[in-house]
Amino acid sequence: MPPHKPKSKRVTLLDVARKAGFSPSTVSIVLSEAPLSRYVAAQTKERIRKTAAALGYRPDVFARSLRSRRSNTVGVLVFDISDPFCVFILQGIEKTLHGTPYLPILMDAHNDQKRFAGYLDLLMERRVEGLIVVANWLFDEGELLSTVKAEKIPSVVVGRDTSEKELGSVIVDNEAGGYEVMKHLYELGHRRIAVIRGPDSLRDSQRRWAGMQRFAQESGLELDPRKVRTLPEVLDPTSGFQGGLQATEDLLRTRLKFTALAAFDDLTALGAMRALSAAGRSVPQDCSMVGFDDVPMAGFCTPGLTTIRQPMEEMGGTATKRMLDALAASETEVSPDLQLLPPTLVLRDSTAPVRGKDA
Amino acid sequence: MPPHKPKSKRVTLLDVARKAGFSPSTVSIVLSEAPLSRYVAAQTKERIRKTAAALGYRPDVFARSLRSRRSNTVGVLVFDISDPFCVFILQGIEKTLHGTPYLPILMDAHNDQKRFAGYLDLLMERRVEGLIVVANWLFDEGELLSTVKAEKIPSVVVGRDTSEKELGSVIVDNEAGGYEVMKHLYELGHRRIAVIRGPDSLRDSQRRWAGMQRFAQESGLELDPRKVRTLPEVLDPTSGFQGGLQATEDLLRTRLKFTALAAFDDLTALGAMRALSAAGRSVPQDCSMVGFDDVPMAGFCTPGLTTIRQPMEEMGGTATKRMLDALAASETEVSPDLQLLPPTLVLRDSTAPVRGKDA
DNA sequence: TCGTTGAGTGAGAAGGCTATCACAAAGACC
DNA sequence: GGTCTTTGTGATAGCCTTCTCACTCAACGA
Repeated sequence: MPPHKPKSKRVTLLDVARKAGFSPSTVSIVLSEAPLSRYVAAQTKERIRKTAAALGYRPDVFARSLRSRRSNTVGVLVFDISDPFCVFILQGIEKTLHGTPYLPILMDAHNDQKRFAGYLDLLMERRVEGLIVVANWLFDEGELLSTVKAEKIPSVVVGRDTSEKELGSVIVDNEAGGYEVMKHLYELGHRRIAVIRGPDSLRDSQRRWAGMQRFAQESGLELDPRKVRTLPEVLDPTSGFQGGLQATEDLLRTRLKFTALAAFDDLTALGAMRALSAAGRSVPQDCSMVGFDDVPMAGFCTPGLTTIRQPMEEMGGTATKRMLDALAASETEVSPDLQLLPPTLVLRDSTAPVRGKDA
Repeated sequence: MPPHKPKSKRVTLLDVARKAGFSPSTVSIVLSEAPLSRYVAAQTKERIRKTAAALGYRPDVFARSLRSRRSNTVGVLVFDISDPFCVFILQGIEKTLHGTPYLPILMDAHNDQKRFAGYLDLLMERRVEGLIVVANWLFDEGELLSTVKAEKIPSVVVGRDTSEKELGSVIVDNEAGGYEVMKHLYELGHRRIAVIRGPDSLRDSQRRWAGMQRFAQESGLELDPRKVRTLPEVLDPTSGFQGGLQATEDLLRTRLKFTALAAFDDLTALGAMRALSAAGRSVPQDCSMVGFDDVPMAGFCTPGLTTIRQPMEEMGGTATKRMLDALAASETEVSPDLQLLPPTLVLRDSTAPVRGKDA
């Protein structure tokens, strides 16, 4: 090391100002591209930027935030990051935020109300300017979303219908998805279709079922209530699989015939497939299977699971855009509308035309 | 609203000081529990804390960070968050950080070197005090980790052996894992075992293979080189599945007999299972299958996949602890040791005793 | 009596940035 | 020639904390 002072202090804006021969004000205006920089001569800007680069100047985010009262961060509060469903939503958020001045601060509530509340608090303490909540169905949010609403910052929820709480939200069109499931199975010739619904209390579950019923009505298909099961209201992460497994075992025990099974979601479908396999029935030869969500697993299991794809990345992106818009308009909240995104049917190998005497 | 001034300014430390009748210095000392607070009279502390609570005082993180030169944040830089492998590591990190004054700032590089570099820069700009890199095998990190090393903050890598780069890292004991795979299959009576190795350039792959060979040598098992395949060096997220699928098709084409297959990781195993199924061979009746990692999918596919579990949450936790220790000792780096955590064999339904004439 | 020590508190100065206002010069307009 | 607007730059005042030093008072030993 040369006999420099070993202090190695950071370069400050003042250093740049001195070196470039302008005042700190001008330098600040130029480097932060404030509105006033319109008036700054082009060559001044040039010179300032060059010396800044030469000195390796990096603004101090804390000083900046302290003075400007803006954190340039948004909070992302996830119910449970281990839900594969969440990950793509996060990617959508991240991609949309990339390029904006906002940095996401991600917190995972681990399906725990207390933790959720604590992290919400923490994010507010860090002065996030906006908030995105990524919900999944396993989580009983209780009054938590009301506390979100109470914070006076633009907030939006992805993955759960929260219109009744006056919070903006973005979800898939579950009703359309349910309709598609039935339509697909019907078109393959299936008429004896079993259904495993989601927990009753869940809006998603109600809408999907409504879509299925609508198709049934329109097409004259009859959905035998004895072949409809409902997942219990448990809230542990693997409950979908377990629930699907047990519901299917239950269905098999009734000895009622069904040539296709529509599951609440992919995990439920995987549980159902396990049960069918244990009973010696193969998919899709003996029973077609449709899931919902299109989590990565759906593509990697054998047979590949035909399912209804939620446009997760797009959902995350859309929610983020709505929040950014509110932020840009310096509004204090996102409009409390429910936004529905269309699902798509993804064909894989778990569904096939009905055969045998049912054909 | 009562006719208050509508300014609704934040409560500052000064407000608390005035209300409590002490100087800002004293209030600061008490509320931030600085070393000097030892000397402050108990009842003074009490009084200050009470008025702070009464006023609803919350310290301004930016002012605090500006003055104290500490951000109370650590960066978490993930190669690809959609890798299911990462998620539990993240949970381990999060759990370990919870309760400390450090907030994680998570960034996802999307398997993109440029993005990685950009985010690293961003994190440094945000003045994170420590850094945890969560690696996966799909990512060619190039010189990136050297740039991490160049930042003078405690950094640690999870999921990749980086001891040669003089960076601390925490990984699973791949050699032991490979050994376990062979041992398990051997004990089930398998003697004709096919192997799908990971990409050659990958350390993990070399170690696992070394473990397998060691067991083979110790037990006298012969590993036929014609039944060993190597995944190509491709770097796209689903390459494991595709690679497993193709390697297995290739193996089947040779018509060489094998009663068990050891896959590089779970995704590879799932691809292999797809290929076996397409060829009319069922798992585990016709061929046992072992994966590596124990990603959630391994438990939900049918048959459930027997695999070697990486203690992912523990890996994240251990790495975080090492970083926290360095931080606590105000060191500028984590000791560049490679730390190996033991894997465990998870028994599911994809392996079974060998049968038929091979028994 | 004079330092000396320790407990307890306060004054004042940063820390690096930006917002606001003020100022200066130059052209435009009446 | 005076006023107004536009363009371009600088001075100053904080933003809210924490840190350093200094001060007071009491007790204590020499």
